[in-house]
Amino acid sequence: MVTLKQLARELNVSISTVSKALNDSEEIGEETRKRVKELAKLYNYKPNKVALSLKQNKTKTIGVIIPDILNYFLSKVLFGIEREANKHGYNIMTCISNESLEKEKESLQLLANGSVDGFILSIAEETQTKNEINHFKETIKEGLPIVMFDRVAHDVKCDKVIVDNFEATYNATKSLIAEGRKTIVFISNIDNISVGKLRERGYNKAILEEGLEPEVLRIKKNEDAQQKIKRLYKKKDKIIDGVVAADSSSGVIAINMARNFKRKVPKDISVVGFSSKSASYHSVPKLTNIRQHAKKIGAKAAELLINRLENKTGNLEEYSTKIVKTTLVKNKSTL
Amino acid sequence: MVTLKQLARELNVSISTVSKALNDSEEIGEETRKRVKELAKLYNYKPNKVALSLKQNKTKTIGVIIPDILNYFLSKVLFGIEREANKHGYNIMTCISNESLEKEKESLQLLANGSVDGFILSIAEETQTKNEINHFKETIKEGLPIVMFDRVAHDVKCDKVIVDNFEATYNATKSLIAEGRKTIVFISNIDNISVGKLRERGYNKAILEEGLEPEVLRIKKNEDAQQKIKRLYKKKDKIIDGVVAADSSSGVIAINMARNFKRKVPKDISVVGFSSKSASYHSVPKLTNIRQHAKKIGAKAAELLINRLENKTGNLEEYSTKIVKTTLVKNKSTL
DNA sequence: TTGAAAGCGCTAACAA
DNA sequence: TTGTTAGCGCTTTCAA
Repeated sequence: MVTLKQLARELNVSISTVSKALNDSEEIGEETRKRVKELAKLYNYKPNKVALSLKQNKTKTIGVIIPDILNYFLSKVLFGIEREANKHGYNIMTCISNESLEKEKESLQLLANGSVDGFILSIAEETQTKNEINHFKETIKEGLPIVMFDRVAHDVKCDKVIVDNFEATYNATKSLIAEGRKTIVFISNIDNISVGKLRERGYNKAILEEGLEPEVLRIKKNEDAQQKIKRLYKKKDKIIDGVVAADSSSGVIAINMARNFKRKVPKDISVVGFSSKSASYHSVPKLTNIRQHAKKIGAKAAELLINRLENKTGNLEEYSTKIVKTTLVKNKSTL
Repeated sequence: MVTLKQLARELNVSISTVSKALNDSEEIGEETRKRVKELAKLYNYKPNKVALSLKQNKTKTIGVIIPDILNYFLSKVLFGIEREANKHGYNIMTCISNESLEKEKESLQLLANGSVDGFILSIAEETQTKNEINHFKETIKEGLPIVMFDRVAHDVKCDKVIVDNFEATYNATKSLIAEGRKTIVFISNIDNISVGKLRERGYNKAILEEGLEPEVLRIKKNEDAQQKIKRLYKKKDKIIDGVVAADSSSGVIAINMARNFKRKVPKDISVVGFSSKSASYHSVPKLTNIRQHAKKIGAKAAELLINRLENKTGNLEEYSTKIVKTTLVKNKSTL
């Protein structure tokens, strides 16, 4: 990389002249400015980002800590963050906590050494089960703002972007009931994280309000989802006519598996799940899905953080929680 | 963040003493070393990464440019990169080119300002169709090494990690033929990128070798995959008994849609596709899939780059191309 | 054993 | 209009 020094030497002027010329300072004469710019272009000069960061004490970089990059929703949020950040001249450093508290702590520590100006993160599963929040508080105390999304810790003072999980499943369940469904099962492979719990509660409330009986099928990490859902359908004591899935794959599998039992979707059974557009194509008929607007969540999180970093927030002691509402997209897996 | 200067002042020693003490220099006396370290710990001192980068002229950061973060395979490669990079003390800055040449160029330019020590990337679709490679060459000329994976440009001199796409579909098609299948269709929604073309060629070779007739169904970005596959099955002139899918969703849809035509999988029709384990669960029966070992690809790419950055490569003028072999995982969508 | 000083690349206050 | 200088936080050479 060519530096100001090299340009200065070649032009027989001082370093600061070159710097000012390139920054279009009024101080520098027309002629010199032109000469400098030409040489800079010729050598494809780019100001050294590291030197700028050191000088200005900010990196224009956001640390993003994500629990699972293979989760479609989380990836899409990451996409939203990246786009919004770029728009404002920020880059992102991504760490994957892999649902581990230890890795989450490490990542936070590692990047809190001047590498980034702030963090956007969603909390790891282990962190949520152990209910650890000190590492977040420490980071904030060190002067690095955090924005949490989706899986948030309510006891940490920071900006947050969340989804209306409770309302989403409450409404979805209600809509199945409105179709005349009586035996509606809730299927979840995320019952150990905050988001999953909220979704279950929304379902429960809707079911109990109608005097129906709740039934929850929990699928663990290493279990075969197809087998578990198959067994659910096999039970003779009651015939399931509705499924609310807390995650994207359970809904898809529930539809595709129903046909093995000669149960027509949506004639005999309705299915609704949280999923992206593309995952909804994996079932025939396509899954009626609750869309979370992941990209928007990411963009909002980035916006909140950048506003704070650039002091565009009103009161710095005031933290906001933005709720991004889900949308129920009807496909052919419901009536 | 607390700095060496602050520690030095508080301890009434010089900055360099503090620096040396913290770096366990032999020069510094036992006593002083202990005092320094204690205070550093108390204040949770962390060396400023930006200052170190400037001083040492390396950032320990890798720029990763990925065409599409919502692609499961690419996300998984990213995961592999991140893990391997972390293991060696590197962080990653992620840019998403979104399949756009312009964005790819921008990202490369943007990070080639001292932000990163080198790049790992997979080429954007637009870049491949327009066959642009100058921006890569420029970057390399500026002293920033590149490692390409999956979608690579053969005319750029750099390390590469690729998949045996041709052999994978060739073998998969052969295995369907060995099952006795005669009317095997190749379905692809990625026929415009290098990888997709290679896969199609592998299929073609196997089909032609057996004197069968190739048939290719191409699905464009905005087309409804379910509709197109439905129409394929509807054609009366020939009854399809085998599907080789170039991507992960086409295979899943092909299985789930077959049942609409009362065609049993795998009795009447066999399906094989490129997919991850989790996507293979989206069809009943599960999709027999060609696994690409994405995480390994990412790890290998990171390893190649880091070796080069740290001069652990033998000859710096010598570039290697590593082929990561696919594995055919048999599930119940084939005999 | 400790400290002073230079320098990484840049900006900006101040001097000329 | 241009140049000198200091300083961002750190390491390292050289001097004390």
